[in-house]
Amino acid sequence: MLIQRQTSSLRPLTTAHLAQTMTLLELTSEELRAKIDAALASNPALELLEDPRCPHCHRLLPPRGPCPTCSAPQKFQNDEPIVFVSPRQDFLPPSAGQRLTDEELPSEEWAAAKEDLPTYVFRQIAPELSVEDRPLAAHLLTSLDEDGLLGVPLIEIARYHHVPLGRVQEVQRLIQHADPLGVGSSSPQEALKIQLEVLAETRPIPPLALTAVDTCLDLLSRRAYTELSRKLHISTNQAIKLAAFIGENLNPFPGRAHWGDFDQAADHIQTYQNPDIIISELDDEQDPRLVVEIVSPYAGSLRINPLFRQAISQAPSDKTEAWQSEMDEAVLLVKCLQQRNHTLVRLMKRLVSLQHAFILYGDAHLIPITRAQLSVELQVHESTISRAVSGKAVQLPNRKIIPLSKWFDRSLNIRTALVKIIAEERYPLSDTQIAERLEEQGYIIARRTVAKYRSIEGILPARLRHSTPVAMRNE
DNA sequence: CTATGGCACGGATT
DNA sequence: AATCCGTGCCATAG
Repeated sequence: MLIQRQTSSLRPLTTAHLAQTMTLLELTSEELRAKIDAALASNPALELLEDPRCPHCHRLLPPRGPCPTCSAPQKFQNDEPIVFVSPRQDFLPPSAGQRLTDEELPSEEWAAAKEDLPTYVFRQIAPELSVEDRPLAAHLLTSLDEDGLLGVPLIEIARYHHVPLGRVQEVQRLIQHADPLGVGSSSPQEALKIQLEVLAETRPIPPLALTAVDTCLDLLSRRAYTELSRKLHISTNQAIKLAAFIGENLNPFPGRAHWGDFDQAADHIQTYQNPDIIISELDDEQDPRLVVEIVSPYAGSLRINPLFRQAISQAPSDKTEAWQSEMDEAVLLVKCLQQRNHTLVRLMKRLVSLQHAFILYGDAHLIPITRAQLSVELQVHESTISRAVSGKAVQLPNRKIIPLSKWFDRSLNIRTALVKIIAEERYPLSDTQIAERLEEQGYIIARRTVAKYRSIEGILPARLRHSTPVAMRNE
């Protein structure tokens, strides 16, 4: 209804309007910024009124974080997440005409840190960095090689900045736990160990994996399985499986692949994605609430230049046609933008309250939902949801950045339940037995599917899962 | 004979 | 219309 009224006001453009709304919807914040920048540059009818104030309550916004006034609990109904379009700039790369307002960061360091990977990591850890540690982080991050490993010794950095080694190590640790897991490590081993550590928190890992990467990395990379098995006192078969697990789940060169995974090289540039949506916890006394920010590429309001609007009536007759079309285009863009924001807000509001548990407590609590279901609830076309979801990245309160599409993973919750069962098993359970256990928990899936999930999670079949903490055979 | 992985089919999803 | 996912059937390994 609202949509119709809007479209009817600009008669001949209805279809164009819809088409553009859709294309805007599937753009990420970054792409949107590029689009708006281009429009601003080429279309004199558009004007950006920069305004560091909250678009809702018009109070001045803090440099980062939600609007303090709008997030005041009483303004929102209970247990609804707070969702709004945020003009936060710190997650977007600087673009023409707009400067990052981050004064704390030494400018040369920032200039050097402009590469994709370093910036990407820096954004993640920035909130946890103290101001004094920022130069350290910048130094570390700019010293990464193309594999995402640290090329220079920590000691050197410590000396350069005249700080104790421990400080540098702390910062390094922070970096290593940022998104390309293990990035900023001094060696492949170190990167692998970090990845294992983190992996171990969520799923069972083969007992010898740690020892293997620690001491036998050369064997692993040479695929010298027999030698490996001898060194670890396990069968060759197990060695092969172990190597497979490591190969599938770990990456000694964190800089290379990202969530886009195996397809490296190709789109190296786009692989590091900034969040389009940021979810944080309003760590507020009695009423913890989720705050959802939809990152907007501009601060202030994009609008029709009033001067242009006036000028159009007195346009020279040969130009009037052209001006009018520019005008229409500008109006269209603005409307579409509002439409996009509106849709996104509605979508996220619903989605966040639905997946509340998932956001806070992890994969196991993901409620399987399809885009189609959501589309009927929100009364929009399925493809609208699809477009809105595709390509977007969300930052969760735990600072992990995940693709929004993960929220629609039909089997994730079952898979984590499965992982848990296996982690807690007293003896290796066969797939059939696992299926039964899952059924007890209310997950009814076929035995065959258990096998599939297992392999997705990189878990060995029962026979090869013999707990081998103590190997008896010796050389 | 049991446990698993491969292939392929149908239905849902995008 | 193209793709993904769960599942059944069958071959194979142990």
